[in-house]
Amino acid sequence: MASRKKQAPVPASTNPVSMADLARELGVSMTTISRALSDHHSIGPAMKQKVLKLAKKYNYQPNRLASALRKGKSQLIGIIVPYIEGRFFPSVVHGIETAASRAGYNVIICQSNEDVDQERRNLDILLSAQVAGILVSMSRTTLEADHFETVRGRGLPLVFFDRVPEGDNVNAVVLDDQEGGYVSTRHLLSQGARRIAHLAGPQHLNIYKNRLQGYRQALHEAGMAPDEQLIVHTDMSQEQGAAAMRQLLALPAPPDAVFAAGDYSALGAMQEARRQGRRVPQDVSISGFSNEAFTLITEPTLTTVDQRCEEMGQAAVRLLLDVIEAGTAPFTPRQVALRPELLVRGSSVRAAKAEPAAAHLS
Amino acid sequence: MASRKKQAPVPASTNPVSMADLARELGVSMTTISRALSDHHSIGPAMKQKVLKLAKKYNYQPNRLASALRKGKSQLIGIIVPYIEGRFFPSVVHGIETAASRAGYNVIICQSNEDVDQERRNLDILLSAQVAGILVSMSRTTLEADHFETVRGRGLPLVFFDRVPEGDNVNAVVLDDQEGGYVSTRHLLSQGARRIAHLAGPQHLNIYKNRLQGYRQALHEAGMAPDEQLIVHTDMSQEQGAAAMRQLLALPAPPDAVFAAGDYSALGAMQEARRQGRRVPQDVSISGFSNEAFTLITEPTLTTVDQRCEEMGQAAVRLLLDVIEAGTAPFTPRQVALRPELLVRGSSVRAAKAEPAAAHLS
DNA sequence: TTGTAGGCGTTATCAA
DNA sequence: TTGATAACGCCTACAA
Repeated sequence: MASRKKQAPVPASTNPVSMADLARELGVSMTTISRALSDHHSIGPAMKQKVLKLAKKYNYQPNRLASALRKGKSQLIGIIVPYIEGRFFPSVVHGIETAASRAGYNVIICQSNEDVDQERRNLDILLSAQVAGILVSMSRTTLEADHFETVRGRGLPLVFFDRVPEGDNVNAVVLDDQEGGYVSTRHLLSQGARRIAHLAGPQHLNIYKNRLQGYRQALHEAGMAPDEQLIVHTDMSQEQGAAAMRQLLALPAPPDAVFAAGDYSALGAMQEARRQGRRVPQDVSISGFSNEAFTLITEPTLTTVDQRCEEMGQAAVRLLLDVIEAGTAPFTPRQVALRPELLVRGSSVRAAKAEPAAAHLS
Repeated sequence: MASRKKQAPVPASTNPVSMADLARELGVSMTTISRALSDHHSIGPAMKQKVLKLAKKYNYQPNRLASALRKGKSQLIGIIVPYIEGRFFPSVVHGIETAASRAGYNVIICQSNEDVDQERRNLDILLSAQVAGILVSMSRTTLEADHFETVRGRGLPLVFFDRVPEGDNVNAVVLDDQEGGYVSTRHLLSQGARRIAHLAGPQHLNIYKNRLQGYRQALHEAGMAPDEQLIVHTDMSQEQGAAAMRQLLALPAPPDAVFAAGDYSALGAMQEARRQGRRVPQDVSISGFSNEAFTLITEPTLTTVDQRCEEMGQAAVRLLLDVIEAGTAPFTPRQVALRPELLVRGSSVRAAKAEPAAAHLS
């Protein structure tokens, strides 16, 4: 549409200049060039300057393929995630890319689309690409972790994050979900709640099991017997959150607080509570999990738990680099559990500092 | 914590097996191996089967580094984005990765962090990595596109998306923002609105300029003179959206609809309107832009424009592959404009089919 | 149908 | 301090 500027007549495909070209031009050997460029010790400062100047002049770019082939190791880190969408994985990937590039690595990313076979193929591809290490968050359909053994067999550094296999013989970075459930519940207690319900997630997934566990632990420590009626299992959707709330409010003794294992179910619950004329947080306090973007714009804003996505990515890279640097030296698999951060917002803070309320304990 | 399963005593770093290994074992030449594996025509079916069987047995993985080095082209596509967060870029990357891997390519991803220098370094890295092509969404601080000339100079396929340089001598995929502004405004008109305000974004960014342009076009076609008082410039934040709404409602003749150039400012406007006792959409209709996740959970849900993130990624890959396949043949730069999708929701639909309202035209 | 040999660009080893 | 040379693993004329 706009002005046709001076357009190159033909995209005169310039060949990249190689070390051999520089060597020829300077009348020295390739070895010298290589040494100058890689800042080797046995090289004269004068020679080095000459080489660097010429390299700059011709805008020399090292061929990383050749280098990696020769050295047997690339500067690439492979990532396998179920998908790149929503809030969680993109943020983790963001953290990974940032930490990796700071350390001089680049990142090649694959999606498994929650499919084990795709995950297997991704592994093969990354092995073929001679990556220096692999970061994986397993697909939902990955029941056995045997395909990761071939990676191990190659002696290739491997670190799992978030969706990790059980056991302590793998490197893994996870969020401490139990702690998340624990601090959330303790917070609700501190606000004066005495009948705290829990909207649980699918219990075959560790994260939800652990959040429930933390909830139980907090109640136990507070000397409260858990009321199984107050634990409702959902698929974590907004709809089922609302349904669960309906069910809870219909109880003879309805809860005065709800800890949901996810933000969407928390949202559904909050909307349902208000629909039924309950005030949030005065009549019923609510807290969620994941720090979804929308939790800041609900009215009231939603108390939630931040999952430290970026930190998880960075921690995974750090661990991977440790393994890489260990080289062939024996490395004992390490597990890292990140401490979640409770974000206290409007949906759970009752006006009066609620300590005295402990009097009317159930 | 859990059971210590049978743990490999030493991670016996198995060397990857090469074509030479297979050749030795079978007593044939590497050429034969290569041909068998790459399904070359001049190879006996018996031989081929033998080779494939052995390859499977040893779990042979081709070394893509070596292959790429030899062929001068890798199966990698480089992406440079300002960052991997929020809704937009992750979705585009998702689309890119999906389309690329379907075509047998893998994706190496870099963030410029909105910094030209970082963008330059990223370009160098991707060139070094001998990628087959590059997809870029420019950083905010990229005022001149001269550093992309070196990529062109190398004859390396290059496609811009979303944040693209001006002019028609680059390959580019963008959303048709003007169309988005146009259909949004037409929709509000069709609902009976007669004084439509616009919350504009920073006008030095093309996307916002074009959305405003679409708004003007729709009004013009409807035979309405634009009222400059109804065009408020904001930084697209929720806060400024609310402030703008306050200002608009204080006018002698306040608007009966608002088209915001972004969802956050739309949200701010909607909240402010309700705070002042205006009903949405009856008293004032509202529509936003970007289809942020939260637009589905506001009350009422927010009418908005979807930016076709994934399609953008796929279109960018398709265009890139076209350029790659053209090889050295001359390729005329191509620009693709994706048609946005208006998502009509509660914030803009007035109960009665509003055509008759045209009577009380201002 | 199969084999031989050279080279892609870099780095490591050895000798000068 | 520098240079010659041989790999790294794969591909592809060309020859048999």
